[in-house]
Amino acid sequence: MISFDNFILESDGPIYLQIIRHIKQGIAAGTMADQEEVPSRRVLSALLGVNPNTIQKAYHLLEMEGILLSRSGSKSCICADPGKRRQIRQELLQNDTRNWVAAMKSLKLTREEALELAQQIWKENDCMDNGWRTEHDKEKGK
Amino acid sequence: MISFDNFILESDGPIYLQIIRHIKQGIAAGTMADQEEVPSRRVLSALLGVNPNTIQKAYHLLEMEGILLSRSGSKSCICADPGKRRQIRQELLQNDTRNWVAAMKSLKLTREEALELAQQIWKENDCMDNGWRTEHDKEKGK
Amino acid sequence: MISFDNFILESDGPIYLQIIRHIKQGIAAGTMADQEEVPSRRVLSALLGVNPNTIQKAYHLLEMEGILLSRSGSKSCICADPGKRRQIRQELLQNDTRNWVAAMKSLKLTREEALELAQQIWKENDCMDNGWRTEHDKEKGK
Amino acid sequence: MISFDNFILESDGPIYLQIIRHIKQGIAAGTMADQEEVPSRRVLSALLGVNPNTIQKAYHLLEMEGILLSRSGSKSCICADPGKRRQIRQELLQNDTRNWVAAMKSLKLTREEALELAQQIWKENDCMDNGWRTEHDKEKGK
DNA sequence: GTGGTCTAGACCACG
DNA sequence: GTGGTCTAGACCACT
Repeated sequence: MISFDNFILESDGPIYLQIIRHIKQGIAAGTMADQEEVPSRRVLSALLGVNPNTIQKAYHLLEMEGILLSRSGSKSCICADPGKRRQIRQELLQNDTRNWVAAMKSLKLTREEALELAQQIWKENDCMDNGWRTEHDKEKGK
Repeated sequence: MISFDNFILESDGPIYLQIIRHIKQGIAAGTMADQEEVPSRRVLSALLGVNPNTIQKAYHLLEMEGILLSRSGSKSCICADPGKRRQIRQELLQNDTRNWVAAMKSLKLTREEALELAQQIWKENDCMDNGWRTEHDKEKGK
Repeated sequence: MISFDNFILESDGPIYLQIIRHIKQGIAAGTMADQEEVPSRRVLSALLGVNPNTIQKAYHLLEMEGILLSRSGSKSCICADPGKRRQIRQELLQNDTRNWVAAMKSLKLTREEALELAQQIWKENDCMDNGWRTEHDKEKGK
Repeated sequence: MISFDNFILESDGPIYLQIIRHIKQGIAAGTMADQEEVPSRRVLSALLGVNPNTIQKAYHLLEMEGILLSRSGSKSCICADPGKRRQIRQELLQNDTRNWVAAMKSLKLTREEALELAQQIWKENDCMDNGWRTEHDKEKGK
């Protein structure tokens, strides 16, 4: 089953778009396999603390894009062959990076400064991950 | 006077937030000097083709943050001492880069792959700028 | 046994109401006799291609109205004495005709125009029936 | 302005379909002129005691059918040239009458019986209208 | 239990 | 004030 463990609701955009984004990221990252089941509307809505209808909207749009397959009464499942998977991945990579580059340029950073900053943040992020994992392990070890 | 030339309305977020973002970017980039006047509500609304109320909302929020100073009867102006300017810049840089790093990591890219991709997009973006500028110059040259 | 041959699922209303309507029409038209057995839940669900629960719901409501009698272990059967039969018939006739008259009046038709239109449609419908029956007979004749 | 005075919410179908039906009837009957304004979402929702969103849905579907024209910030208005008006009228007349004829036939009425019944109900309905009008006139006369 | 739809209320951008 | 969208809760048909 697909994991929504490290999914946290942000406050800036519509919730259903955040859900779509998370699923697309999962597909692009290989975390979500083809033909894999997704949580039902009710389960996911309870998990995220939002309305079932919001999940419904996200799933419906994914179905429109041909990424999800829903049959009434049965569980819905991911529907992403390797080709579509690659396409989604490229789309996400390009968009995010383009936006970041545009932002950095509008702040008048040189390419070197921007890459330097990115490296620094990347390391911080690594530490945070390790920190969390360590914390988490300690807790589990109890 | 502050420039809104290369400001283009995106479709994804609220317009007043896009305007706030643009002004903050201008301050952080040094394009907008301290005590510099901003366009009046009416002028800017005409320039961007949006409703005066939307501009009003953006300016009001900037005022709340202490970034804009409105004196009744007079023009509003930027109110950003070097300290605040640096703070805004850091805030924008950190946020954007953190988001990008998080996105790249969630797509399972290594640091090297991500930086490589960023460089590539950066170059593409350079070309586009040059292309556009050239086109633009030609047109102005007419 | 009661016939569901010329019963076709419409898309506009709840299915269980369509089933109730069909049975009431059968009773009112004299097609379904008193004490006649109705198809079991399983058989009818298979026949109509709908869920047994939906049939169950329709039968249950008919039971509430005293039109159907279910004895556990035995088959359910119609329970409509001549009085009830007349009542159902009147109810259906009145409702449908009242609705039609109201619709025609709201479209500003005179009584003559409405009756004329009704005659015309009636004839068309006759032709269709004959056409279908002929087709059907041919097919059965094979 | 279009009138919703004699519009009463029925309980059987979706509300938004009832609203669509009422507006189409108005157009077909000539009660609602071309380019005439319809009540705003808020006004009509308050009038009918339903949610603005329900009205929104009805209006949106009418817009999809090309019957309504909505401009943001401005009032919406009917958009029905004589051709479309006739088409809507035919559609309503045919559908309603076909349904009624089918219902009468399924109840085993002959054409003569059905038309006789229709005439009778029509007269009752006339009386009711007159009765109501009389009541109403009395009240206004006070 | 599943997916799908209808209604409800709040918010946003706009004239 | 206008129209448009997002989220919320309840109901229906179905496995």
